[in-house]
Amino acid sequence: MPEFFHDRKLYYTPIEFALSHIGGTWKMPILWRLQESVQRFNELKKDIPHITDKMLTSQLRELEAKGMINRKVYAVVPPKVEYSLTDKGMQAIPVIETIMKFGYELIKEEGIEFPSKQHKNDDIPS
Amino acid sequence: MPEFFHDRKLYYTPIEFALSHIGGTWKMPILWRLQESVQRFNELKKDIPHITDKMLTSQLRELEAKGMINRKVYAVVPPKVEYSLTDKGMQAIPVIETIMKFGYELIKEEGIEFPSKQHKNDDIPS
DNA sequence: TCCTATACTTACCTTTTTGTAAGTATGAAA
DNA sequence: TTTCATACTTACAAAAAGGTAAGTATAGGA
Repeated sequence: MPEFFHDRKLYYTPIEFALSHIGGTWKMPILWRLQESVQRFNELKKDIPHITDKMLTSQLRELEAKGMINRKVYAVVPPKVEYSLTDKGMQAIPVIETIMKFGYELIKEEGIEFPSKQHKNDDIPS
Repeated sequence: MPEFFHDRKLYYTPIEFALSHIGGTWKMPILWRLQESVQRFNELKKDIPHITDKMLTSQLRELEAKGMINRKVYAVVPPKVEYSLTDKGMQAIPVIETIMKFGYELIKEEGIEFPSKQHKNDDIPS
């Protein structure tokens, strides 16, 4: 596999380069949320459990820097900022879907059970 | 997205779970090498530029622990150990391929050039 | 005057991942 | 007796990633 420099960093493989765009704990969950529609900071925050303000901001900034998302600021108070996928970001969606499906397969094969939130009566399984 | 515990670790998403199997700098390059045939430690080492003994060992161990590869030891001196993909490991191959292709697309779109090793005359492009 | 909402920023710290350099065991061959 | 090959292990260090807790600006409303 080839290696190359980009933005002062050495990448060993195209895989590494791809993961610099969508890797880490939060980038894929964020991009995944944006595929449906434009989202505001707080909407993403509510949608993505456990993410902190700091991580959400930093990951949004990195995604923007890599051209995966757009950031649109409205000059209002309180602030309003909308995030949306760029074409490049949209290219990532099927990749993320593949990884997600693989994750679900693995979970299934491990026999891992996680609480389904399909119904309200979580504590009274049928 | 659901969250769940497995092996004393909390996973927030299936994506995170998938990446625990194939994520990091070295796991995908290793699995990719094994798709063609069984490989020995030193063969992998020669094939994967920049990987150190330590990282190769630790990643092979983790892949084994997750059931992605088999480790076969021959009782000879000097040692001989062969690594091969399990069925689970094979399931990862198309996923890795998708990520790799995405990486190549991104590289192309960025206009990044890397030295092709197709021909010997690297310094005399036709 | 104080509180609220929104989208952040900042300082500090912990954990995880990766890297560096050196050493180990063994039997066969020189 | 020394060297060689193979597949590691170990101690230590550096870098990257992630987390905690607190603070900021602003205008409108109570």
